[in-house]
Amino acid sequence: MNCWLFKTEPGCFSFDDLKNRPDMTEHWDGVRNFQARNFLRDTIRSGDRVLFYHSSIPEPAVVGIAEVVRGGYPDFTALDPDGEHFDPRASVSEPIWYMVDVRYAEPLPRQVTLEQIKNNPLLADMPLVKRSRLSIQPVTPEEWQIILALGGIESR
DNA sequence: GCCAACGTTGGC
DNA sequence: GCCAACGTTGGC
Repeated sequence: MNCWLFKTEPGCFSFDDLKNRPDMTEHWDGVRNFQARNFLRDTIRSGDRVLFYHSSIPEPAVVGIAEVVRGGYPDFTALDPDGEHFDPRASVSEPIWYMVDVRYAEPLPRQVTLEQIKNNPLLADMPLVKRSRLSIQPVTPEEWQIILALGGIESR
């Protein structure tokens, strides 16, 4: 079981939006970055756990936990010429882009802000701190425990 | 809204 | 394969 951090702008799709989905489940589609694509395609599997991060807001923060319920498979939104994620280079046989499905798990009793994460030396190696633009990031078990503890969840 | 960081594209 | 131009992300 691996741990990840997924970023989203809450104005576009928020943790509450995920909670309000049928089955609390949604496709994580539209990722158009090769490094993030490689994680989606090759590494992220059903059962993996996800820190749900809200970006591009006054106080960016991890707000909750989600679970991967389907591992990487072709992102069909790249094939829809009317969709905003269309990529003319993609095809059924060469999908290029991949997505996973995630399900709402639980909110953090206290959100963990980017400021808190930056101020914690034990979290200094997180891509969130070093390469903030990557939208799908691996999280180590140690980082996972620390962030959950900061968020008010003791151990799991 | 600004701008730094950085990923992508395309000419050569 | 280099690198300049360009576009996007995301913190501030």
